[in-house]
Amino acid sequence: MVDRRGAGDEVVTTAAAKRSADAPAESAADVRERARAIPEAAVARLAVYLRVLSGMAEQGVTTISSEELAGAAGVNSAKLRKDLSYVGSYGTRGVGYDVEVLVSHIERILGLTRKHSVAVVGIGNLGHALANYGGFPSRGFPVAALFDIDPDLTGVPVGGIPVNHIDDITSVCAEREVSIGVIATPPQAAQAVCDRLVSAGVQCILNFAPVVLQVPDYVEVRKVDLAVEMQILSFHVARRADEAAGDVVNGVGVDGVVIRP
Amino acid sequence: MVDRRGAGDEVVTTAAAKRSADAPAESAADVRERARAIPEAAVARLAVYLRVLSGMAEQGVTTISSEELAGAAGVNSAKLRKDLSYVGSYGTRGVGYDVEVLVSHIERILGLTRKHSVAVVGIGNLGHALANYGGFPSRGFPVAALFDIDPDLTGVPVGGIPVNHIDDITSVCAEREVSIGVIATPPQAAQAVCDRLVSAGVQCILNFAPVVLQVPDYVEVRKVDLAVEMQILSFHVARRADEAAGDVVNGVGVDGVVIRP
DNA sequence: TACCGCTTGTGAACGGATGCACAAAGTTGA
DNA sequence: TCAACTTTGTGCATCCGTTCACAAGCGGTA
Ligand SMILES: NC(=O)c1ccc[n+]([C@@H]2O[C@H](COP(=O)([O-])OP(=O)(O)OC[C@H]3O[C@@H](n4cnc5c(N)ncnc54)[C@H](O)[C@@H]3O)[C@@H](O)[C@H]2O)c1
Ligand SMILES: NC(=O)c1ccc[n+]([C@@H]2O[C@H](COP(=O)([O-])OP(=O)(O)OC[C@H]3O[C@@H](n4cnc5c(N)ncnc54)[C@H](O)[C@@H]3O)[C@@H](O)[C@H]2O)c1
Repeated sequence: MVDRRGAGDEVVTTAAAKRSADAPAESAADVRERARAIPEAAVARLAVYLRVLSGMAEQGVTTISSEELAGAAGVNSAKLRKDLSYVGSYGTRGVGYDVEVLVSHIERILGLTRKHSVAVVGIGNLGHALANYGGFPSRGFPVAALFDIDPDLTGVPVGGIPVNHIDDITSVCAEREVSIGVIATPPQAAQAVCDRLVSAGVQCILNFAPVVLQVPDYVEVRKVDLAVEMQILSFHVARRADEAAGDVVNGVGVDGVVIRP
Repeated sequence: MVDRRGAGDEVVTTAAAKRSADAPAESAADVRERARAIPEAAVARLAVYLRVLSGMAEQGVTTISSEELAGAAGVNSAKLRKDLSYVGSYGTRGVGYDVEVLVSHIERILGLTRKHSVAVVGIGNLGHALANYGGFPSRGFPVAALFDIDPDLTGVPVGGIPVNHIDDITSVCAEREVSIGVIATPPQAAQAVCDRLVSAGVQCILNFAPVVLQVPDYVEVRKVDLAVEMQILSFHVARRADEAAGDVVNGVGVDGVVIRP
């Protein structure tokens, strides 16, 4: 059952909340150690929990159980509890989790207490959409710089930010303290752009171009490859079609192609 | 070493190529069985190998070793060989893989022998970019329908396809045999749109809206959540900062916040 | 205060993916 | 024809992540 006491109820009474308010029971070293051990898959889920929890908080929910949160996030409740245990033990047995407390601790672990300025490179179809997207700034990722190689674009404001020329990438990134670079250029230009971002000091890259980027060890790359996503869906369609065809006359494979004539 | 004999060399002499040309050594049931067993992670990598191989083929490369392909795809060569073994044994020991043969077999396993028509719902910033993107049709995913709720948009062609009203989703999807639905609406509308896609018979969904969709078991959903990607990058920044701070005076945690005063 | 019912947090078992290392198999050259 | 060399395909050990199941802990209640 969701607790809807309302957002006005500010009296904190749970033991867990008290603990976190009074004296943190763990050292900075402990936090470090734990952060290092969190599996990547769990980090991705924590980000989802955070979004769900933020929505809950807005609706005035103050307390939530692992079962409820798991349902809302679409995962197993045991997995959720294990994920939260990487963050620390901030639940109250017999009750659940204080939404606000959980939000602030997940934010801390994900490093969202500091702002991460984003630069988008390649202001074409996709770059425009990204520059105009309100979902980044609102989550602590202000878009601070835009770059393109097209001289017709430089100076033109997109989403309120004027486009800079790619040649100015080093100085502009340094000046605006860009920590995340987004590559939305054609695939042929992606590796070169990536190299320039890296030499400009950017250590985190989100890549939309369908190429495998080569980067030094200390740079973190995440790729969003829509064609790959489509192909994974396609695989499932095919598998399903195969299963359905499993009962028909043998010797005929996928798509009706005769495999054994 | 990359074999660059040129695309004109059509004389096939390797045993593996012979085998696949002469008599397929396995039944339809075998293919089914194998397809069912391929881990999802391997499927995603196969899609990447396919892209790299297609590029190789265009450059006239006819043969490639696991080591080379692994390098180009950014994975361990043993992993690559295991992945390819899910598809079947089409390599030639001492030589490598015939690029064309491999491409066609991966395409078969991924179900790319049939076309998968795509419908995009929500023709806003992102929807426009997707509709205009040439990378989908060229990979066997023709964008066959666009939907929006905004009456001003209906009838307007975007990327060559006129936008339909969301209310026509069932008839249009059936008519154009849409098998993949892409959701690019605001988050509030996403679940409703998803439900409509499902009742229109679409069983594969790619979701860009930052919400967890609830669907029946037989529907496959993949989500692309850019804010989550950003937060994962943020986590790595924080972890790195923590490690760097690990040598300074203890008692001070992330962001200079005093944890033990 | 003492008990009851509920929910967390986690040890342990399990399952799946990864990487190593090598036999098997094919090619090349003598 | 044979031996040396190259590269595949895979058994096996390992690691990581998921899931189960339950003791421990907390709030509520009498
Ligand atoms: N449009 C989509 O929906 C979509 C979907 C998936 C993937 N992608 C990928 O995203 C990338 C961008 O797609 P798009 O449709 O926006 O392409 P686009 O052609 O519309 O835009 C590319 C932009 O990059 C700029 N550019 C080219 N070379 C550059 C360089 N060296 N430095 C800086 N800027 C440079 C161009 O001037 C152009 O403005 C592509 O790699 C594409 O494969 C796009
Ligand atoms: N723009 C981006 O770069 C970006 C990045 C990441 C995620 N997203 C997500 O993608 C989604 C779309 O983003 P956007 O920037 O294109 O938004 P947008 O507001 O520009 O476009 C949304 C479109 O959906 C249409 N729409 C609204 N309700 C609908 C309904 N019930 N049925 C059909 N169409 C409906 C609207 O008319 C509008 O055209 C959002 O959920 C957003 O969070 C966008």
